[in-house]
Amino acid sequence: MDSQFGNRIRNLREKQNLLLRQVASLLEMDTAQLSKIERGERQAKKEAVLKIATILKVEEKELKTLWLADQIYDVVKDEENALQAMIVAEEKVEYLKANNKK
Amino acid sequence: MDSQFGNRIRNLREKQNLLLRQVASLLEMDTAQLSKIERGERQAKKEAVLKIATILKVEEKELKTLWLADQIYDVVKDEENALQAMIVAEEKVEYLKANNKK
DNA sequence: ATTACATTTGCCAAAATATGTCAAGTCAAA
DNA sequence: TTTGACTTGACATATTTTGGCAAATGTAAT
Repeated sequence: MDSQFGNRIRNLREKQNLLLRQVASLLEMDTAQLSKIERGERQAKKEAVLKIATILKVEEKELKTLWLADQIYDVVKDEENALQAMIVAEEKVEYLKANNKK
Repeated sequence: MDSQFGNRIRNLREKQNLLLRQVASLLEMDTAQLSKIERGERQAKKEAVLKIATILKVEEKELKTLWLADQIYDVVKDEENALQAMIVAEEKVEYLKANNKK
């Protein structure tokens, strides 16, 4: 628990003196849900990330990166070989990118 | 599609002249299922990785790493910020590891 | 071409996970 | 002790993943 994405948006929200229910309503989302997302108890859906970036007036790219990092962390946490696996995966991404293969 | 784990175990199996149904039966798994796993159409379950390593007489760690890398790749494929997010996630893993926090 | 066998494919039901929602709970400030 | 913000837990619903089967495809030998 405790996510980078969640921490970041909670921070942004608080700095802007917005209440959970205000942001939640703009997102058409339950207040409890957003609370859980901010605390990393649940993951935001991909589409929500974009909306949140708009509402909190922050670069979409920044939030997307944090959000993705959380997804990755979810997969590797508790794994011995986390770092090695991440490196292997990175190499694959780089390789495919360099060759424009998909 | 096309997974590092799948490619590796198909290779190992073929080198040892084992048939899909032979390995599948040792795994108590449908032949079709294993076929899909080898071709990366489906992901093996975590427990299966260990069994497969034993059956194919290969280091469990090697297979687990490839398998994990596939899971990670699944999460980041099609994402613009894949590499950046992976780096962020890596830093988190390293940080937690260094501090023995969980 | 027919048989025999290995593998692949498509489909569907069952199982597992994730999500949305609500009501009740905690907590802090007034 | 009331109010408002947030959290928690429980549950129903929705979505995704899995297992399994039967049919299709591929391949080699006869």
